Amino acid sequence: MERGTGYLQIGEAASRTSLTQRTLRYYEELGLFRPASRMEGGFRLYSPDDVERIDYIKNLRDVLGFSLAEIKEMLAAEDTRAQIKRELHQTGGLSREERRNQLLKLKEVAVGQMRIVNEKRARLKDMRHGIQDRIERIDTLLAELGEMAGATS
Amino acid sequence: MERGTGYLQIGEAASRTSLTQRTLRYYEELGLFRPASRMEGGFRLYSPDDVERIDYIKNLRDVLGFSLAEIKEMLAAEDTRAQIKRELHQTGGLSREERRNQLLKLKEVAVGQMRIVNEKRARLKDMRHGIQDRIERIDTLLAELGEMAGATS
DNA sequence: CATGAACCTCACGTTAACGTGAAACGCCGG
DNA sequence: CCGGCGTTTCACGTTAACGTGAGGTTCATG
Repeated sequence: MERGTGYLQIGEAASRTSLTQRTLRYYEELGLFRPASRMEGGFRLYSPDDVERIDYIKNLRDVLGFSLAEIKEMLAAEDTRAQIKRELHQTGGLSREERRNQLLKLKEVAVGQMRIVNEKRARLKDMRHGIQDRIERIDTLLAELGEMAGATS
Repeated sequence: MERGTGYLQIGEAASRTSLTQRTLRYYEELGLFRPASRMEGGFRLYSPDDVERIDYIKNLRDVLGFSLAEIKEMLAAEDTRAQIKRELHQTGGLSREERRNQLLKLKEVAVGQMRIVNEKRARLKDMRHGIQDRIERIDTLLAELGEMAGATS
């Protein structure tokens, strides 16, 4: 039984995300997420946040069609944002200029993603129509076939 | 200059579809479309319909994320529908039962595509929100940075 | 403490989807 | 009729994204 912590071993994490264990290890190797924490003996443990991030990666891959390399860049940018947020009110670290530039770059990434999403939605809309038309044409043919019942023997 | 026919050689066809010549030949080799017609000396000629079909293939690949193998199956089913339509009122060929079964199978394919399209649209919608939130959070951080102007030197 | 299931790390294999020449041939303007 | 650019067919190369053992370790349970 699971402990109350909500942490998962790789087997459960894999089946929850519908990925394989190999894929999870591969993504970790590529640096798509910070190496999962480990148990005493070396077994990986995935936090709920880890699982959520993995789902996000899956979406970027399957829905938006990004390569893992592209995803890595985006996530790195995302992590930079979180980093900046944490450090925002501390002195030290980066200068305001540097922070601003990073944030602007980050916004570019997000806006780019939004653009891609919108394009994809538009093309999906077109395809919906095309498919709907095809279904109707098929139904028409089926109806015609039905009306022919008893005709040519 | 192009002849009035609207037929294109592979170079033009490639740039119109934003694919490479190699990719067009590869798709033909895989049987994604009927071998393009040829000029006397063997140069391929693409009709407007060919180009349209190639665009359709691109959409299935890029927007819906199907593999070329899956696309081939779908298109084969599509072609079957057209075939059935042409033969519908002729005697000979397939029996009503066979035609009906093919049409039903075909409809399944189309309905399956529709399902995928809808799923993808839903997930895109979710991502839109996520991205929008991120953009707003970035803007917030940018604003905070702005307000800090002059503070810590 | 034994045992079986789940996990670990290599490391090589596989597949799809093309890329990249090489060598030859076709097309067309001068 | 010739020069150059576009096109042809092999055929091997490449890359991303994993799959698939092998051989060993760890965890939980009786």
